[in-house]
Amino acid sequence: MSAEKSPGDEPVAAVPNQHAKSGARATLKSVASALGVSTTTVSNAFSRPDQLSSALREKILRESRVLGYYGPDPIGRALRSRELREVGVVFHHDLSYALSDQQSVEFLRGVASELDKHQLMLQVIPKLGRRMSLQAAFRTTADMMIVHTDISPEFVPELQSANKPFVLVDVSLPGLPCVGIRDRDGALLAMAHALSKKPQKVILLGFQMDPAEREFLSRNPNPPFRHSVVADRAAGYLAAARAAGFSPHDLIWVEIDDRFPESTASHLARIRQFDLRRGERVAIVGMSDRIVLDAMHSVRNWSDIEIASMVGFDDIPAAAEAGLTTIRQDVYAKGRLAARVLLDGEPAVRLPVELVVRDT
Amino acid sequence: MSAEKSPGDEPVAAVPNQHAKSGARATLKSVASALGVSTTTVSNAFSRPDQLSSALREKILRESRVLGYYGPDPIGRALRSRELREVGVVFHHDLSYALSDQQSVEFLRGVASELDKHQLMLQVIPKLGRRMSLQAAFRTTADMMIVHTDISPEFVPELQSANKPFVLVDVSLPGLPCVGIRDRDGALLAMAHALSKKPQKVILLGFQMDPAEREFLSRNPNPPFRHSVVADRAAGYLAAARAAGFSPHDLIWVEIDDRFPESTASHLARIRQFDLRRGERVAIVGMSDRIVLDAMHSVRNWSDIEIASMVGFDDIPAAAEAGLTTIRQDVYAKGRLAARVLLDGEPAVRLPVELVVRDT
DNA sequence: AGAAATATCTTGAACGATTAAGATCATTGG
DNA sequence: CCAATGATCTTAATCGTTCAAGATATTTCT
Repeated sequence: MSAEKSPGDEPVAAVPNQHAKSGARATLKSVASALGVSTTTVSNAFSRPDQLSSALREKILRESRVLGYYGPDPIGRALRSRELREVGVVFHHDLSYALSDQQSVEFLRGVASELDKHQLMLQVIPKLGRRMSLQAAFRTTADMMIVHTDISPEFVPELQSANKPFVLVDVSLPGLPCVGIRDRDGALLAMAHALSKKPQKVILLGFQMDPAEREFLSRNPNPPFRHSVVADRAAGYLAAARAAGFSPHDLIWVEIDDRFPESTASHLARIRQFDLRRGERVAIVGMSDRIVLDAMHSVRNWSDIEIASMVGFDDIPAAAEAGLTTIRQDVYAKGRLAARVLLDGEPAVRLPVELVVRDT
Repeated sequence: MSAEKSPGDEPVAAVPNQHAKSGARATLKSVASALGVSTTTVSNAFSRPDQLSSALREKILRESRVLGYYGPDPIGRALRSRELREVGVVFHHDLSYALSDQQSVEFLRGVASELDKHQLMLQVIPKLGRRMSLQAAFRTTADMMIVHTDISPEFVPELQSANKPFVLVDVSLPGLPCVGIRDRDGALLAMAHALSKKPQKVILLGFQMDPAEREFLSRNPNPPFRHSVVADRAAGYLAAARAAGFSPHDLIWVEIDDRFPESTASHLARIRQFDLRRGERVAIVGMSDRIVLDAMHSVRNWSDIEIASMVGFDDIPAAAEAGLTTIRQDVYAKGRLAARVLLDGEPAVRLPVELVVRDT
């Protein structure tokens, strides 16, 4: 790259990040006293034009410009009127993840499309610190909140204390508005599809679950909806297996800690060694595409085992590329709905899902 | 989709978006008076633990929880201390665009990666209304601003009146910090590559420019840097043509109004009819990938004209898919840099670009 | 013309916090 | 033992607005 130089080039690069002419900031009060009117009148000139004569209003607006006042400070205004015209989205991860992961960007797109209609701003709130996901997150200026993160019941009072409308995403707590998808339906479809390939065994790759919950599910043929992603998907898988008359004994259930996704490979290796017989037909069903794609990679060289089917969940872009059969959820629609629940008072519901049959 | 029902299902969906127990909100003051201490002490209990005995602090924290107070209100706090720990990004488009366009998401990713290091929140500010891009945009709570939008000099005082650090992106104004890319270098490389294919004519697809600016460029062989994307790219194209001894007469310069991208096709049709002779070798060079991709589509059936080369600018994903030769800029790095200028006081510079030779 | 309504502007109290300066009391150094 | 220091807590001002209620002059109604 040629290192061209020109007089115009250097100065710009060199200028440090400086503030304005650092005299006292212009405020409503300074404008008011400069003109000899009350602050209320100046405030009205900006925010309620019908409250004063247009002659005075013009004069105030003109003088404001001269003094470097460009309208009421949003923070001062918000303190009084409790409105900032922005909606916050609390994420379980950091900002980098929220903007890198295709699913969360898709979700944000959905939210954004609705915010545009109301001319609102978007605030993206990462998980700050280690445990204080919500603790700090709710100390925020947003008028309304979309909570796209795990939240346990003990945080609900805190959520409510902020005294602003909110909606939960993908997790529900009794009595609180929550948008999500029909996880149980999806899991049911996934398992049904896998079983239609007549496997002898099914490896079920799930996420960690409360042991009590698991116990509960195993005893109840048709449990009430839990509305936790993991529990509802688990219930769906079991229901499908039961409906197909598939022996629970041939269902190999693994709980993967999603903090250590690399453990998928070792789990599978163990299963292959102890739970499978050579030449057996097995299906792999998982609670996320990622986990099944990992598995896909692991079993690539299982020459002595026949993979009857593999079914993921969510339909992330990588699933399509890999030809993975999966359950598609419309994350964009989910984002839209979350916003509409807040903005238009639409009821919080769970969106339908769809089986997408591909190569696996 | 089977319409499963269960007792747990309906209530959740039906719950309207309700606020907390709508009693008076707990504040510093209410906690203070409940305990018979001063508000300062309660404030210190939350924000400056070393200012009071740990016994009292514990007591305050405990009582706060009981009363439903979970820490100082961010707006009240911000009014006094002028700090909210969030960075705003002002976009030229609406939120949908900002989160749909791959380049702007890439930019946001870059910004996000830096914000994470400082545990800051991100505020995305769309262009609100028709003309008031900045007018309203700066009435925002963010502590710092990244201005990723066109801004004419008359808005600078307003920008500065907000009294918060800011950095401009892709547009520079004298004396203000601005990050961008070396547009002139890029244009130079682009045109040089096109000319290396020995075209007889070159169609230059540019964006609209100030006529005075254009006049100025045509007279000055090596003009000072303008640091406007359009002007600098224009200068680069011209410089390369001059260096290669390419006749200005054979350079067909079109200015496309980017509000009407469909006009590209009609422009090209006109050029084909009036400016080109059959059998002629022409190159197409454009100020954006989008515009050249549009052109690519238009000239697909120009059987009597030989397209020697086509070169775009920016390297959007679609360019790679179409095999378009282009100038690559690292938008992620640009986002990172913009954030670092604000957060780490790094100097605002223009990033290097790179020629990516593909099929065209 | 007198009363009522309207238009225009002001007063003063919030909103929820932080912060500098002061008060009180116990501790420490010389 | 007295002054100086430190720890702990309080007072009162302040940040920049909005808003309900009041004051004054002007217009409209009957």
